[in-house]
Amino acid sequence: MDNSLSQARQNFIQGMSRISFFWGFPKAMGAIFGAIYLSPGPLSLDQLVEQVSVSKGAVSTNVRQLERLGMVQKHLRVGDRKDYYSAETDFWKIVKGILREREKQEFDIAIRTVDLSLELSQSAEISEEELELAVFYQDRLGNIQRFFEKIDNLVATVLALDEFRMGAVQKLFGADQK
Amino acid sequence: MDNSLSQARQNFIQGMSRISFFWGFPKAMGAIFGAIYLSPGPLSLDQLVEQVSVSKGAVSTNVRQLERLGMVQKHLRVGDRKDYYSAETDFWKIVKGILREREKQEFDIAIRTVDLSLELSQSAEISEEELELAVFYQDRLGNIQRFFEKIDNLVATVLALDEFRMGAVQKLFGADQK
DNA sequence: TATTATATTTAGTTTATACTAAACATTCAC
DNA sequence: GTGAATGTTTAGTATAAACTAAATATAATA
Repeated sequence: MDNSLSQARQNFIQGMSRISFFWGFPKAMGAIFGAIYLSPGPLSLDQLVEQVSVSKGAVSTNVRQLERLGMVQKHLRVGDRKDYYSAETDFWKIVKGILREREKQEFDIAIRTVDLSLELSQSAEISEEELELAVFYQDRLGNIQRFFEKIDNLVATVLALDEFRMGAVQKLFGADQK
Repeated sequence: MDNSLSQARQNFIQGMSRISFFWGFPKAMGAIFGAIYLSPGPLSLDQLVEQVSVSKGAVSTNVRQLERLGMVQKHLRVGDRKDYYSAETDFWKIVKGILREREKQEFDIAIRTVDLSLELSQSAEISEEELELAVFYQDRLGNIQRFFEKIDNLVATVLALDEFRMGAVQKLFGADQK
């Protein structure tokens, strides 16, 4: 079938592929989420293989990753050995999940790296003639350190926001005007 | 030389490499920015080749990309054919530059894709028995459309913020507490 | 226990991307 | 104009990531 609904679905799946890739995830992962998101009922692994034409192995690993990020939920049915997957529809929740799972960790590494460099540039063993350079390093590294801390704080704040306050923030940004 | 200042620099450059890669840019690009950022004076292309041990061609293209994103500035000196590069130190400005240059464009594509799928699922040619599915699609696609619009609005708002209001937003997020 | 249905893991392949080395282009000095 | 210094482009290479196909594991049922 290639009616307009099917076109709508295919176009959407392609779009999700692209977004997934842009954010550093496998393209197939986005496609799989797209398929699950546009399905009225939970989908089995084999149904996904069919819908996105990707091997079973790839669907298996990608769907697991999606579950880990809180983007899909696995459902087990009694008297049925298949796993079924349905999509999380609350995208703010998804964003939080990804921030928590991936970004936060990477930010922490970044912060620790800058901290270390800053410590090294404050070392007691710095010779007379390098002192000026050391002060310069401290200045620059302090500057980026403050920036990273602000980002980190921002992420932590978003993560801590509940649904209610999330709405308030959106309003503040003018996001609800449309 | 392998004193503590040199270690600080090497560690920082490595860290910037990693961050660059994480955000979907070449590793060398981050390394190059790191080297420029920790240099008291502007660096020439050849100096960069030496500092980050990457070929001239690669430095050339990466440094151009950095300039395009507003992360470094090119300086020309009279009576000197070399180009010299210095780093932008205002990271909020950099974030804005990247949002404008890369993210915004990608968001627009995402929005257009969802719009198209939504239109297709509202097509007049949808048969009786597919109507229920069409309504479902419209619901789901409408949901993600609203989300994307909010994100888009948020990005647009950040881009429009001047330094003064940027400070206010940071304060709001508790970012200035540390 | 054997069989079947399913999911996961593994070994190998494909593909995309960023890199290197070298050719080329440009600009300046003489 | 020729030669030297610099930056850019290109052709080819290396590498990492994600995919496929197939083997393996797991669980359920008869």
